[in-house]
Amino acid sequence: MATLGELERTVMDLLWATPGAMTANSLRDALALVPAGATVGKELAVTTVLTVLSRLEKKGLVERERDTRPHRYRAITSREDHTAELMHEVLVTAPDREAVLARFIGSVSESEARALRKLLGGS
Amino acid sequence: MATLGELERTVMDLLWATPGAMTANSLRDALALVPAGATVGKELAVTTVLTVLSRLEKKGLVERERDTRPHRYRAITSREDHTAELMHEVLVTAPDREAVLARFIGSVSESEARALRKLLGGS
DNA sequence: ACATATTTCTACGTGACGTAGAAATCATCT
DNA sequence: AGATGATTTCTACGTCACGTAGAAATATGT
Repeated sequence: MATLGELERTVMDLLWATPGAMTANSLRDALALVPAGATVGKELAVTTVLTVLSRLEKKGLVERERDTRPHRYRAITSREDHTAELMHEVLVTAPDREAVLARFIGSVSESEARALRKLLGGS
Repeated sequence: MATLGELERTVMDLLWATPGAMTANSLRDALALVPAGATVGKELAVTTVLTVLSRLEKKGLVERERDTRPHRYRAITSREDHTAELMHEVLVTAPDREAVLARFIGSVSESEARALRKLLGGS
């Protein structure tokens, strides 16, 4: 299971929130502006960002364009796909998946339950 | 998020699979018999098991009876509850939960989808 | 009170992650 | 082509979680 650290997570959040790709430098700048509550917010060295990006690449979450010179990085999957994938990974760790789903359903909001009904369609 | 290590996870699996409570010694014995594929399978020191149990207690996954002498340990929540809780924790990390659920639905098996429809009922 | 069982304290090795300097590589300008 | 600055890779260190367990403290039985 690809568990992310604090900074790795913040970087992914920025990449997911960005339509195109980003360079390490633009990421460094964006990281410095991360709103309160985060441990980041300070000026990191670019090499730090690059190290994290390499690790995210190794984890299969990020890809980079190696041909352009300041390499440009982008998230491989959307945040939604990634989250759904993680949820599924968690689900299959239990032998009785249906029992898990039963509990899970009880934890979602009414509007989400409504959305689920729609998604599951009739029949 | 309560992320578990290899041994912690194995201990929880044993506790979840056991109706009553277990002592550190019975757990040590059970751990020695864990089937192939696991890194365990060997004879651990009881203190090792006790350390892990303490950590699991601190994480809120396990409780112990301190009055009986060989303390007896039991899982606080069922495996299903725990798993569902984790799934929910993952879900709420994304801003657009409904989009995540849409992807998630696409990843479950047909029988699970059927079960979900039933659980969500009409209305 | 003494021997034994049980629990708590303390500690070390390993690996992940945040962090970044040093070294290597690449792009450019004269 | 050589110097200069930007970019990337290599190497490294501190910290923390976890697996692991001995030493020390505590409780139990006779």
